[in-house]
Amino acid sequence: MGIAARKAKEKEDLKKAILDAARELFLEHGYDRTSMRMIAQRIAYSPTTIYLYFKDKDAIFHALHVEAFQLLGGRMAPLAHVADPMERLTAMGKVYLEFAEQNPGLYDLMFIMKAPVQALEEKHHLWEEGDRVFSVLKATVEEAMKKKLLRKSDAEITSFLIWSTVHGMAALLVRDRCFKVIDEAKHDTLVADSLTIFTNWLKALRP
Amino acid sequence: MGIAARKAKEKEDLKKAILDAARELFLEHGYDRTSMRMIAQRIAYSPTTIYLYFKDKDAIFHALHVEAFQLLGGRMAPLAHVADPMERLTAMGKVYLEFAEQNPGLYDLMFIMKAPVQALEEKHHLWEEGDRVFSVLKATVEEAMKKKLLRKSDAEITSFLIWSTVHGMAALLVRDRCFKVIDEAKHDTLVADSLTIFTNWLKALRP
DNA sequence: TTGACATCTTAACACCGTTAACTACATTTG
DNA sequence: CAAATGTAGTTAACGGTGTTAAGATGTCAA
Repeated sequence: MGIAARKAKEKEDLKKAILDAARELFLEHGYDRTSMRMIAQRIAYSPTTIYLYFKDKDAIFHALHVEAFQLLGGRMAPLAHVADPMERLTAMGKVYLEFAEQNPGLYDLMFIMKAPVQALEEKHHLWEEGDRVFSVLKATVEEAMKKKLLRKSDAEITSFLIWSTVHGMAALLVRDRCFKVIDEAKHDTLVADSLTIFTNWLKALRP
Repeated sequence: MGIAARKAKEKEDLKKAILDAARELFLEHGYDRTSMRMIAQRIAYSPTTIYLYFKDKDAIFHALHVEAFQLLGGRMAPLAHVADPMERLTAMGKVYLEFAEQNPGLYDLMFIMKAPVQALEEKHHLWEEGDRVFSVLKATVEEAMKKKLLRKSDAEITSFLIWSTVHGMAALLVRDRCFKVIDEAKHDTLVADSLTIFTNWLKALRP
């Protein structure tokens, strides 16, 4: 079974090479300016070969989107050890926003662009990657409410509200809407300072 | 001067017709699937004629983006008469989110898409439309803080935080990220309920 | 040895945004 | 009045795009 295994590995390698090329081009030039032909040229294959490994362009970006979620997941994982749910929540916010600031392209792919979620639109109208992250948030919020560290309300809606707040910052940043209206002297610390105010609010609301 | 005036009006009319066609096509099919050729066909002119009225495709969408800001501005204007700055703030949030829910395409154009802000990228790195809306928010926040109706902090950063929160909700909605992780029974009232929780928080934080 | 299969390529289709060159027509100027 | 200028719109083309159909090439099993 050695030969078959080697062939399977070669297939897997090429698939990975396609994703590597696509990722590099995307992070440098963005989605629109990354063409199938450019990806093909970078891996020295014909453009149509890519279609033997991915259904279409959106499928490639969905794969990158899954990859990006694994990266974020890896940064979130250590926070599971933070005992206090309220501290864990603020730490999650910090990690989330640092990820967005350090990887604006990937953040775009995960939470803003339509292409990656349109790829699975037809299959199941389920967004597994996002669901997993949101579940962790929701569990933390529930725990914090149960321990009376956070103002009680519907946990799911409250989680959505918290997610919206950090996503809002990240999205305004990534899509270039905030440095155009905010005093330049504050740019460097804007996101961190906003998050600090927000977490202070949450703590001050302790019932 | 009658003839010149008529000609000027005709030019203005054609410009408007281009924008009308572009708006309709955009709201139905989105930015990518709205081509210059489609716009041209709808107004029964040659595609290249459009370039006599707009520099390029992005310029058209920047014009639509300005238009959209005027629409939102029109809905915000009546709120200037609300005396209590805290009430005004919550009313602004409500109007903002209702606008986003009722006009997801326009909201996208205003606060998410890159094309319209890239259009003026070169000119001045100034975003007049966004700046105006943000200034109103900031003034309200300042007033609320001054009257001790809102927890004191840096007004600009706090304004950014509040904007981020409502923008986050709108963006997750418009880019189809929230109904995929939220219980279906809550879809209808999710945004309104989140906003209610948020405004309750703000009020509870009164110093 | 032959047929089947997997893998990859070439050629093509139907689009895209955008520019250059050209045609009418109106207006102003000599 | 004729010629020059300017205006408004066109056709044709360039160099790209995602994607598909058909063909080539080599590897394996019968």
